[in-house]
Amino acid sequence: MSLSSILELRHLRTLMALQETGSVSRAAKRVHLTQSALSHQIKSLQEHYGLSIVQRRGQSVELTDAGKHLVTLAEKVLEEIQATERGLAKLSQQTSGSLRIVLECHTCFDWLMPLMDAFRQHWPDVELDLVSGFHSDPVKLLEEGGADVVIGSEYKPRRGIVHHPLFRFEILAVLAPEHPLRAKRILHATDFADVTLITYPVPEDRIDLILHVLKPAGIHPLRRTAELTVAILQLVASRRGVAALPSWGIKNYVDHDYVIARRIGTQGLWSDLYVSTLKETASRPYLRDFLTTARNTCFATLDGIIPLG
Amino acid sequence: MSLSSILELRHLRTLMALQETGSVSRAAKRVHLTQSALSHQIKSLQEHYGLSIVQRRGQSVELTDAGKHLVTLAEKVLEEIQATERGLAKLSQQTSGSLRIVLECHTCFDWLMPLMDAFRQHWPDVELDLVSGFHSDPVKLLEEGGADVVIGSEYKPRRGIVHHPLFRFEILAVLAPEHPLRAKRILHATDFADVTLITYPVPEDRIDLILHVLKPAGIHPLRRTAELTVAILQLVASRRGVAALPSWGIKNYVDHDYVIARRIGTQGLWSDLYVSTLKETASRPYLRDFLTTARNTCFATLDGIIPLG
DNA sequence: AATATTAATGAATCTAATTCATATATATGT
DNA sequence: ACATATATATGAATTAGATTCATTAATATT
Repeated sequence: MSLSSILELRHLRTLMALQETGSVSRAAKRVHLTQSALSHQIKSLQEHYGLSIVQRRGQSVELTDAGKHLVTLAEKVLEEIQATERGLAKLSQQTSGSLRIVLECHTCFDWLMPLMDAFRQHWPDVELDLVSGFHSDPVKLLEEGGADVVIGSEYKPRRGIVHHPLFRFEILAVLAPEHPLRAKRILHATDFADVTLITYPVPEDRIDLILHVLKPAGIHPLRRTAELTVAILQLVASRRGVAALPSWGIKNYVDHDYVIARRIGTQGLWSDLYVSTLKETASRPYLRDFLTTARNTCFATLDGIIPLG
Repeated sequence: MSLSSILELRHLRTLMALQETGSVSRAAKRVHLTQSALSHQIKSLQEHYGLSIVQRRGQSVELTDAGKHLVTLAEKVLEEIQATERGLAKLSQQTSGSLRIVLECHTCFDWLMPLMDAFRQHWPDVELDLVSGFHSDPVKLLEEGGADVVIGSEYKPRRGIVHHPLFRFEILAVLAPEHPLRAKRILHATDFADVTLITYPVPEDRIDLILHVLKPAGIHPLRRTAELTVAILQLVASRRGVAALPSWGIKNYVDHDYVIARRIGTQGLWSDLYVSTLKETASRPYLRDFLTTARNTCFATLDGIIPLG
């Protein structure tokens, strides 16, 4: 236990990630460090305060009372810092501009709406909009000046474009509780041969299940579309077909036994989400704030998502 | 301007020191770093936010609006951290004990009283006391178990004792505004030959002016004592003699032209203040808290004091 | 003008945070 | 129960980046 405090913001960021992920390795990804680095950080904090901060609970790890105190501190402090940094952005006059968002992933409306509300409060002078309609090459819209931000899963390096990684998530098959396939723990391409696939109204090459699982296996199920996630789930529940949706998008419905979810393929079907912008847009303070807030709310709200390098 | 925040607590501590001292070099001493280190810190912050944080004002330096924002943040955040660390100390049960203070420096009552009030609030279970009376060897009291803390200016290394440096301050001669010596900018030993010296009621070897200036010059002025700083200043103002007191102890009276102050010797007469404890006491959380709070309040409240290595 | 004090800056150094490599502990599957 | 996979812990090696050193530039003092 040394005399002057060794605590730094890095520790607070780590502690928050630890609470959100419940695991040292996942937290490490979240803050872009190795598991070892976090273990060392935790150890040094524990030695400094003469208290244990985490408690091993079998496979994973849990915060002690002391750890919770520090997390409470972290939440307060990091929030205050963000607010101050917004204030600094105001001072540097880089406080206005436009943020027109193209959303490739329909389910993302779930978390984007509250985020946009919060953002509007913090940056009243930024023109915030959702660009509606379907776009075959949304990133092109950035170059053409038709949009400022694309939230999508395509990650092609392009000159002048920056892809900010958001998170990785699993896409699960969604079935009615009484569906014949309920018996299987894991579904494979062949299981989809005789079902109707319920999707958002987008082309086939935008649907990961079709693109990466069914098409390679030569399987082409019937398709039926719906605009909203709830609508899709209603169709699934009333046995009109099966769907493939992000695990976090269906969690509530699964928890209430409205539908059931199954893994697709032994490894599962995963998808990555990026926020793409023009290089010049990336340096604007409000874009930086949008990104960190997006990451924070996603990791705090959505279950089962994984940080992305 | 990089994407993720580089801000760390070290920057906030620096910014606070900068505001309190109004100079990079003094702030550097305050946080135990070099002037160069702080210059680099400031530079990197400025580059990160694309804003200037300090503004050179001739010899010294002044915070910009942006800097003030960050200082406001710093005050809040560092206070919250201290509070959390007190909470952690509670958890580790190291929250009770005794803190009996021996005060070698009479003027220190000025800042010690409010400090003790604050401390009592934070550590209700610590028995807080002032050990009264004169003690020829106060540090011995620590070893004998008669006290826990000595606030004094003696710095003899002793086995089992830790001297925590507090600050360095200047001792000024205090005169009535009409005193004949007012004409001199700087007073020397000989100037004290024909005056009455007004001091606290302590032995000669506890009075820096006598010990380091007058005695070596073979000058032994008349002496008259008073218990309280105000009483001494009253005697000085009513021309019963001159006194030698810490610059911060007389600031208010000088500012209101109640008395005038003069430097003693070309270099000035300086004294160092230490908080001495037993080694084992030093590791107690409440002692650490007492120390940092003492430093903070002193540097925030008292003018003209200098950090000590 | 000369001297002293303070801040800024590039290069060198050095501290300490991170990674690497590995061991240990816990869980999962057959 | 044993092998396998997954997590965390830890000592040593590495590395990033913070600090110092040495110097220059700027401002103030005599």
